[in-house]
Amino acid sequence: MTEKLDRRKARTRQLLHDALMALLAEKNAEAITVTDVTERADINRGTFYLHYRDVGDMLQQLKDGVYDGVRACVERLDIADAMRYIDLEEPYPVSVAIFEEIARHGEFLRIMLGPQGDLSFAIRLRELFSSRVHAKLQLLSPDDTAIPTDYLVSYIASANFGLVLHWLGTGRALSPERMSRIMVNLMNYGPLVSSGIRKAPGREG
Amino acid sequence: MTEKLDRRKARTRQLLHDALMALLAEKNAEAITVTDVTERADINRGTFYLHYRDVGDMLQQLKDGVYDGVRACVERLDIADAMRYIDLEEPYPVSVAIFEEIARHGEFLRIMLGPQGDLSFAIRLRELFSSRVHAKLQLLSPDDTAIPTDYLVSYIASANFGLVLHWLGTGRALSPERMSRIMVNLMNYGPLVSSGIRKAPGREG
DNA sequence: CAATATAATGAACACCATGTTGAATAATGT
DNA sequence: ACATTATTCAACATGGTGTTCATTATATTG
Repeated sequence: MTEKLDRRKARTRQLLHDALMALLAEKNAEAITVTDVTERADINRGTFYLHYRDVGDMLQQLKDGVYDGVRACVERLDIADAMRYIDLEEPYPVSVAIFEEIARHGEFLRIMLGPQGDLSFAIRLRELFSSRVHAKLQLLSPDDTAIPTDYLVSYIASANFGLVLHWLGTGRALSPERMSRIMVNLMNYGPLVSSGIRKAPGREG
Repeated sequence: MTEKLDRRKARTRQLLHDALMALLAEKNAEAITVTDVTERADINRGTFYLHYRDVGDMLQQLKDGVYDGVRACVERLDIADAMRYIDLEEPYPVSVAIFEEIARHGEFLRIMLGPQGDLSFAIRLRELFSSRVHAKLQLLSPDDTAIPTDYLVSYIASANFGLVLHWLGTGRALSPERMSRIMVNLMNYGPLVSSGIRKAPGREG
């Protein structure tokens, strides 16, 4: 299936990959040159072009790989399912799996979604959440609400994406299970009630 | 105070500014060269360097200007104030003013916060919201909540920033007043209740 | 208006990363 | 051991960079 695995090719790709990752941690992606990568990897500059068109192309392949992994998890999300876990002990398994997948590529995502990162990639991931939220929301949402559905979707997607960004930015200190619970809770009660600033009208204080 | 206003300098700056804005609408900011800008502006390439160090420097000055304008508005935000407008007819004036300020730089912000845009600028703006939310939240929030304050702040800041992004991305079709009401409503009741998917426990359906 | 100061121009320059080529060398799979 | 394929090395033209300097054009000031 993956057809070719010449040791030399694999080695070169790995060296280039490691070099790029190291450089990404140091400087802006747009500022990284082919020369930078090949010098760092101790690979002939011409060899680079036997594998990738340019640095942007190489980075794109990395991004695509990570994106596909996350997408496979996010596609299992279901708001109605998530709501059933609101006051349960155990966290919503699908969102736990998403956080675990994100953690697998934690370092790469931290960089690509940080200040030195790539806005188009961030938007693409955010859109992934959005489209999933949108698909499931349509089935549930009445149309007579004061809030247009597209804004609602943006709100939910951005808010949860924001949780992910903060998680990545703080070294993923909390467990995927904990993150999952926070997410479901905020989704249901809203930020003010969840934080205890405002009491939920029907619950005991 | 602003010391210098030689007509020639102002004219050159304006031409370069217009050229850069036009190019930003066409291609990735990182791909815009000094030659691009000066050719578009019909200005000698050398002249560019009498005003800016490079394209990044020029763009930075534009970003700083817009940022400062938004910051001046955001600094007036107060969550406790906003909560008082939850079920009122009129929108919260401070957030209306923020949307109006954003609209003033709408085209620039739409580009800089879109796929061709600048993630570090987006993060900087998001941080602006965050710091404001954080400052006001500390005064209100009990510490015994299940949700760490920093995640709560990220959630709120990202969610509202997401509303702004969607507003910019859809041609700012809704009025600042309408946006303000949507924002306050979502903040208070959370996405599910605000959308009517879940009933607020204490309110009439 | 005239005198002085300041800006913009055009041309030239060395510099550096690019992307490509072709011949030589090395490592690999079988 | 052999044919295949990957990597290396040197060289090349290209194009944007950042700087300089003499020249020209345009403002500001008295």
